[in-house]
Amino acid sequence: MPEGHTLHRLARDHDGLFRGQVLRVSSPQGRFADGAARVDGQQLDRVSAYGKHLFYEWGSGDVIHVHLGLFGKFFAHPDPAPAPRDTVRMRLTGTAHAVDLIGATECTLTDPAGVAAILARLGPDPIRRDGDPELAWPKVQRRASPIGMALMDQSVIAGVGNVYRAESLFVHGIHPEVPAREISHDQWLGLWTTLRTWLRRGVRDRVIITVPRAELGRPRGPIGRGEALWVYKQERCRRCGTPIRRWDLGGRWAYACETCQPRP
DNA sequence: AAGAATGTTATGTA
DNA sequence: CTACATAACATTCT
Repeated sequence: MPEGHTLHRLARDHDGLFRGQVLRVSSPQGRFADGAARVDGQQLDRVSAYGKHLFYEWGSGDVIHVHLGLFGKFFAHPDPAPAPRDTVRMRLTGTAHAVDLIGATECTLTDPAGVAAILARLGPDPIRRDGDPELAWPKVQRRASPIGMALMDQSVIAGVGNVYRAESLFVHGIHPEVPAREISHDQWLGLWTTLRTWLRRGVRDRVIITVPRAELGRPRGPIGRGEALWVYKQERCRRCGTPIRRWDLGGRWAYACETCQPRP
């Protein structure tokens, strides 16, 4: 489910809801991260996101590292929260709200050194102010493998997932199989700028929208998940009508309009 | 009820 | 060291 904007959204929500509160952190059946009892009753100092990683920083100096993987989710409960279902990995209980974490691939106790180690293997994150496309550029330039793989490689650029990959390559007219090293510097900066804009907008909207409302013919009203995309999970290209090709690229589905994005 | 889904990592082979 | 394939793992929804 999550791409980078979702994690930044969650960090903002949870930081706002729980910052400075003394929390009860628990889970049924002892399924919670090893050593998590250490943060039970601690104050939550800060919640931050980098790429698709979430960090819950506690007054004790402990950090809980969360990665949602493909289908991790948080459920918010107003007070009084129901009993957690048995797949809940973590429940944050504040004064008036609780949130339950489900399905995460990673939910572990670490510390600032552990956080640094994780950040060290991530590329720049376009959402962040300090994100720098030039840090990623040498890696892109060196790769013979497809640009569609480089965009999903979190050590090249952090926060991009399958939807943003498909959509950003489409709007720049780049076929996903173009070797990364054949991307021009201008194209790279263009992709970066597009991704930065979309990811930041996604934090606000809580949904990925890549097709402008004018193009959609929907000047107002809410836009649902997957309703405003150019090629991802689409039958036909929204621009030219060509059937969208879908194929496996690095273990994930790639989507492209091979008229708008000519094959290399 | 099988299979898909807005991921990542470890491991094996070339 | 790079490239690529495969498997493992997390859970819910249709």
